[in-house]
Formats: sequence, structure tokens, C-alpha cells
Amino acid sequence: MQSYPNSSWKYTVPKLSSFEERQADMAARLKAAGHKLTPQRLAILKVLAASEGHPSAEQVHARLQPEHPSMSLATVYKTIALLKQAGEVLELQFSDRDNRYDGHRPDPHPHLICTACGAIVDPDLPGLDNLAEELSRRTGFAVSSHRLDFYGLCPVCRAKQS
Amino acid sequence: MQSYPNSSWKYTVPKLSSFEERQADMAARLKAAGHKLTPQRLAILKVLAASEGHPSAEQVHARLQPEHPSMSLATVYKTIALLKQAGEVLELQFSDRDNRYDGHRPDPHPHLICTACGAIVDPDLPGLDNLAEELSRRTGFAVSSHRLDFYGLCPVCRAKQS
DNA sequence: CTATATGCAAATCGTTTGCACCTTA
DNA sequence: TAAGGTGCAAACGATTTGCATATAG
Repeated sequence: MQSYPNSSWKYTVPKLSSFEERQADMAARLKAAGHKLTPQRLAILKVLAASEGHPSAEQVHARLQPEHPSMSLATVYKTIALLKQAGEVLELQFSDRDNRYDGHRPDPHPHLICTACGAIVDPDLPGLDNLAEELSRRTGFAVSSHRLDFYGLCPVCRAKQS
Repeated sequence: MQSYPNSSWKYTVPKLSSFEERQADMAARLKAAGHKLTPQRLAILKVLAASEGHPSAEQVHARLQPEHPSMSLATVYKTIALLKQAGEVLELQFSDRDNRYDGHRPDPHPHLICTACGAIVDPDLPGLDNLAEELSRRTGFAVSSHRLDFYGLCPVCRAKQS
């Protein structure tokens, strides 16, 4: 459960594994794929497992500065690349700003994106996978994933505007 | 109407204005916004009005080489920027490849994207705007647009794989 | 004529890569 | 100790920008 300041809006995320469980899962997956578990990687996994605010690579890096002052941004990108290969992180690509990452829910799911402040949240909106199946049947495409973003002003930025 | 080679798949796009009408609309919009209608711009509008294959800026440029050998890629980007401002072109952003543009249907609508060859088509899939409205009501976001992409292998690339 | 557009080349910026030095297992 | 990881700096590539010249209205 999570809520916006200055707003009565609340939304729930489906009951999923805890952050700790997610981090452990991701670590196990990397190890299984033959990768080493360094302190840097574990720290990056921890941030991505929480994915609070759907951070960019730079935000992950910034968040770890206190604990790991010498960690380089390249290491963050390299770790994210491994996780992408393993299907353990969802990447939201943008061409006009940093990509954003969700390691807590790596399966495709809808996002609400504030066009003013860049906030990204997970709304509760079930029943989309059916759409993908239907499309596969109708079009001959072998649909394997999807992306659904809604763009608009979040309650906070809405208030600021008026 | 349009179809893939080596495939019985067909899809239809909603009945819309013809390419010529779209081009004229876009030109009128630019003029109304105080911009000049140069031969380069008109040529770019023509390609975007058709939007066959949802071209990238580079593809638009390449397609116009024969007629306008001296046209620069920067001019294509600048014209697209004007059209984006005017809401006359839909931009599909990607961070790992060129952005793609649709000037024929500038309103948000679903896309089917082949992860192998990059083909982009418009499937017929009505009833999504309701979703956006519902989300607005539920979340407090002022949802103004959306993006829905389905990723998979198109029939042609599917055949090549097996 | 004058504001605006074009074309070129340089700048931007997120991301990736090469490589010498470290670390995990 | 060997395979793989880290950090740095340079390279990349799509897009944007500055500016001198050209052109639409």
C-alpha cells in the first residue's frame, strides 16, 4: 500500500514477494547463470528489488553513493543488463529521458507516468493478458510481451498547476 | 488494407481520411501556427501522412533522397518537432533504436511491434479509451494519453526462425 | 524585404565498451 | 589462481542546436 501526499488516492499492488525475497530471487538467478555475487551487485539488487519510484540507473547509483562511494555508474548499467537478460527486471524505455527500471514486478504491467515530475506508479488494473492472447490469435503475431503506459499529471503536479 | 508477404494475416485500419487529406490537414495546421510551407516540409508531411511502416526520421529522410537529394536529416527532425507540438504526429519512443512516427493516426492507439525486424503495424483493437477514463477516475491522475505496444514475432520472422 | 527555414557541423546525453587492475569462488 | 567483475575514460548513436546562407510570404 502506498499513497500520494496531498491526495486521498490510494492504490494497491498485487500481493507479491517481499523486497527481501525478491532480492534473494534475483541473486539466486544471477548465481545460477554463472555470475558472481559481489557487494556492488547485491546492493544494486536491493535497490531494484524495492524499485521505489521505478528508479533510473543514475538514481540507483545515487542512492548507493553513501554506502558505496566508489561504485561506478557503468557497474549499475552492467548489472541491469544481466538482470534484463535473465528477465528479472522490467525496463521502461524513453528516448528523451533516462530509462526506468522495475525489479520488483519484472512482468509486463501497466504504469501511470506523470509528464511533469516523472513519477511512475503501478495502478491496479487486471485483465490485460487476455488482450495479448486475443491479439496473438487475431494477427498471427507471436505476442510475447507488452507495454502499457498512461501519461498525465499526478495529483501533486495537478495541484501545483492550478 | 494491408497484408504480410508469406502470410494469410490481414488487418484493417479504421476508416480514416486519405493520405492526401491528412497531408493537407497537417499543412493547414502548420500554416495556422505561423510556419512556412517549404517544399521540404510538404515532402516530409507526405511521407508522414502515409506513415507506411511507421518510419523513423532516418527512413523519412532516406525515402526523400531521390526527390530532395540535398535535404538534411536535421530538417526532418525539426519538422517532426513542429508536428509533435501541434499534436499531428504520434511518436513511439525507443531508447535502443530510432524513434518511429505515425502521422496518419496521431491519436494514441495500440501497436504490434516485431522484435526481430522492427516492423510496426496497427492492429484493430477497439475500446481502450474507456480504460484511460476509468484510470483517471480511480487514481486521481489526469490521464491525457497512453501507449500500448505488443511485442512479438511477426508472421514473416516467425517463419524464418523455425 | 524580413522573418523564418535550411543545411552543415558541432554539441548533447544516456548508454555501452575497452582495458588495466581487483575480487569472488 | 583463474574466470569474471570493477572503475575509469573513451566511444557510440540518436537527436538537438548554433549559425551562416537561402527562401517563403
